[in-house]
Amino acid sequence: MANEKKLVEAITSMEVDFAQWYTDVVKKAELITYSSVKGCMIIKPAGYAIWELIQQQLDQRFKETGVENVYMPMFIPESLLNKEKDHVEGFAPEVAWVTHGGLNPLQERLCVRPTSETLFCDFYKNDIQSYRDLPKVYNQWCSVVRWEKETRPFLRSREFLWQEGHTAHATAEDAEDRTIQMLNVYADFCENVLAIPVIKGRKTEKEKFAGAEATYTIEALMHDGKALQSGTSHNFGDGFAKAFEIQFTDKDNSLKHVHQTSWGMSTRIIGAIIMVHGDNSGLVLPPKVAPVQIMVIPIQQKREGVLEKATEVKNRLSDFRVRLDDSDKSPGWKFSEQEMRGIPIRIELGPKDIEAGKCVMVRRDTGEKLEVSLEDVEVKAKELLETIQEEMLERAKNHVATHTYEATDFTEFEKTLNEKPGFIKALWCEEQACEEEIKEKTGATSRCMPFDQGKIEGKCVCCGKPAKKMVYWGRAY
RNA sequence: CGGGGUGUGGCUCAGCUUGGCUAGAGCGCCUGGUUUGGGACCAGGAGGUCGCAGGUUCGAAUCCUGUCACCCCGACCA
Repeated sequence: MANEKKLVEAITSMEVDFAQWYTDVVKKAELITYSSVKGCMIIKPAGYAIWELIQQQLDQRFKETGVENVYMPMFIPESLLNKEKDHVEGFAPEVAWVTHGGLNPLQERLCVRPTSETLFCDFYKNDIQSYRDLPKVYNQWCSVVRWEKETRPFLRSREFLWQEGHTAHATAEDAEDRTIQMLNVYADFCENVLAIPVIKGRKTEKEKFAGAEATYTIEALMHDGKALQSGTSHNFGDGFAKAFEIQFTDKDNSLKHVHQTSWGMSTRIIGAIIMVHGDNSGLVLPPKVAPVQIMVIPIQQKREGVLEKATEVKNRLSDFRVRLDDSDKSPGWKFSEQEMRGIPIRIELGPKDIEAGKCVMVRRDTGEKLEVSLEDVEVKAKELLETIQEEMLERAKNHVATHTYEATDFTEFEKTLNEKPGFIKALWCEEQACEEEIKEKTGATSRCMPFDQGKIEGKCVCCGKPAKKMVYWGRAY
């Protein structure tokens, strides 16, 4: 019991040490455990089930836009990786290499994919001949490997799960449209499924993807005021097509290069769910991605009729992801456990309730307790899950709104950043030198140039020259 | 890759400064019983070559060297 109390105390220290709170929640909610390979994590059932719900709902949204799923090999020959200059420079420092097949050295070493642009390009090169073959709108669900030095569960691991979409189009306009379309899919998914509001915008030249013409991003704000890049969508123009010679014959009988895009979202988003919604008692899951939405907890379960009634309630809620905790643990233990795991609703049912023909429904997000007639449990549970989903988004939106600041000069910028962690909206001259100076002096990076730029009237927050862009800045994960 | 910290049964840790009996505690686990509205209790039981490799010593969890892993803070990335 002593150590359980200690853990609860550790979690209570959320405000004191957010990083420690995060790792405590991840472990205590049994989302992952560490493996014997540095930086690689074992995703346990409670964690993987969240990912499966993310996959299902994201995949459905993809398919509504015409996406088809494929699977590419996990190995990339070195010569293939090297074909696009910017791309290889961006990824080379962190790729893992396979040098042997069995006991024999390979003639050409193979890299374990850090991302699959080059594989898709090599494939498209032969698969696309005519404008009739376009567009190609493919996606794959897989894991990729990046040999990171510092790692954290979900936020940065050496192997992580994600999806990567790779498309090829006949025109630059089609590619740009697809890039923006997928960014919107991500933003919609984050808000309506994960209850995480995001800022949509474009990355600066400095922050964009290696090999991309333009990178668009959705940026979310964590509880501690740090930003998290939560999904990206890249427009490659015809850069990769030229490097890989992906050409097609157009309607006018001329040979043209395709225009490509790629877009991805990873298990990192689970880190965002934890850091946006979690509280002192642990994880708080939005109902739409909660592997268990309702936990029925019987009180005095050995009393005649209690378990039967609890089972009956559970069965009546079979439209939802519902479980009955009939273990031998005490009710208090079960309550804490349910809270730690972020289960949105718990239903308490004991002899007193049964006698009165009711049960107690408790919201994980607010702790609010409601007495509900047993006849109404299905209707009330449905309503309550919807309410929780909506109000979690509202609270998160409110957090972003109250943690987004503006700064017009450097002193104000620095002061705000240090005193009030969050997004800072500030004007910028579009010179990389200023962006670098800000990063060097404050640790803040440009998160994105939001689509909604408003009127640009004023001076660069760094150098004071006339500004060209409005930028969201912040410290980031 | 720099700075700091930690490695002792499944988990959290004590012991290390000043080397010395059979390496401890709580939790968890197993058996039986009593309990149950915010992390219940009693009785009995199983479980550890002290991260790994060298070295010093009559003797190392403890001292020295190396190495690996994990955590935190910075620089790079999803």
